[in-house]
Amino acid sequence: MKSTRLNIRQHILDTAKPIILGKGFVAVGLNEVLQAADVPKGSFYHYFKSKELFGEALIASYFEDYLVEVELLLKANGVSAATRFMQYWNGWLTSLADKDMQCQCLAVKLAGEVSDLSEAMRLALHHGTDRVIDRLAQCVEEGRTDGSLPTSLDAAVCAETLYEMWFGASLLTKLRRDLSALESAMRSTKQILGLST
Amino acid sequence: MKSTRLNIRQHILDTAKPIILGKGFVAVGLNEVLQAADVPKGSFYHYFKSKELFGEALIASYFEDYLVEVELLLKANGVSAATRFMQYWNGWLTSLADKDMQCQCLAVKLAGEVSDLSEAMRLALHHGTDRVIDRLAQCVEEGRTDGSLPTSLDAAVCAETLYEMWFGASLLTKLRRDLSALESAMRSTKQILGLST
DNA sequence: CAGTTTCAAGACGACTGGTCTAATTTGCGT
DNA sequence: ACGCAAATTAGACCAGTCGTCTTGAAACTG
Repeated sequence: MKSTRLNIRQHILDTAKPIILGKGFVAVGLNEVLQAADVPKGSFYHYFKSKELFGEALIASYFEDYLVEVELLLKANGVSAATRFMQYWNGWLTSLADKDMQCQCLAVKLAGEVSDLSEAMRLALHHGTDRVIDRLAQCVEEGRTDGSLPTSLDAAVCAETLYEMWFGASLLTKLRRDLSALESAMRSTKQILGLST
Repeated sequence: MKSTRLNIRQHILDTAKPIILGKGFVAVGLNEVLQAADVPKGSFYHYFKSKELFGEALIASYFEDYLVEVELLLKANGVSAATRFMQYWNGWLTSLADKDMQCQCLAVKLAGEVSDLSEAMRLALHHGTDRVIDRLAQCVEEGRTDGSLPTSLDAAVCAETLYEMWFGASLLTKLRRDLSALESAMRSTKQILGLST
């Protein structure tokens, strides 16, 4: 049945996500994922052509879900764009705080490891991060229009550099196992946006 | 001879650095490193207790060298602190541009992969990045004193967030294989520091 | 020069990796 | 109910992993 096939495929991806988020891509063997998903080893190549393309699908699937979440936080809803924009960063901070500094973002976890290893996975990460940044830039632009953010900002550059900053801060957080890096990022974010602390 | 022992040990580390910078830590086997270094497998465990402690030493050695370079760029030499500070970021940008977007920083490459894998390596990266950020903060403080940077800046937060931003930008650069992420970071850096473009 | 620590050398073990072929199961049309 | 084609699986496969161990050479020490 076609739906079963897709379900199992998605089930493998869903099971793999937290495992790979914890140990990385290379360090995790197919065995571990398939055992956790309760899918026999021989079946793997029925659903994915290779481990690499499996990784690509994992990243694509992750961003599909993530962009829905982002949309939920950023979409116009009567609240000022600046407030919605800050909800995004607040959510980023609290999500790490809640999960014991274990970042839930596959891009943060895998970018360094995978970008030189697999062109397919690199492009999936490239495309996904671009979409997130674009959505953020759109929100900044809305803020310039509704007056909640300074018009002196360049929406694209602002969104991109803030994303870079939080990306880097998340990695430092993994190194430090405390929130200090993210708290600095939060302070600078507000300052760049011209918002009161 | 003691010096030979240290030389070979260092030779292994020096040989391993570009290999691991390219493929990551887990994906590189000891064989590959030792073959490249022309050191027999059996000798390895004379110099390192395990692959993990070898990785720790690699990171420590990297930062030792890197901090010397940083000191060269940032140390007081008659030029304003702001200029020296910008030399650091310019150097970061051109170093990636020259090496075909292949970042030379072990922290950028390994932070995501290694932080959950090995406590020893995590701490080595933690300590190394802290030292870099501290040195940068010192330069910002000098800029506040010599008048080349706004006194409104908090030196520690400024240095930390800029480092985070460039850290993240370097990862995006690996994903994009172009300089756009770093160029955005450069624009925002100047803006944050209140410097003309 | 004797003796002992230091290092070189690589075979080896126990295991895991991703991949593939061959067999089994499933499901559908008739 | 039956046969055939498709979907699914079991398990072998070999290359490669880290780390150990034994043996030999070299070099420092007394």
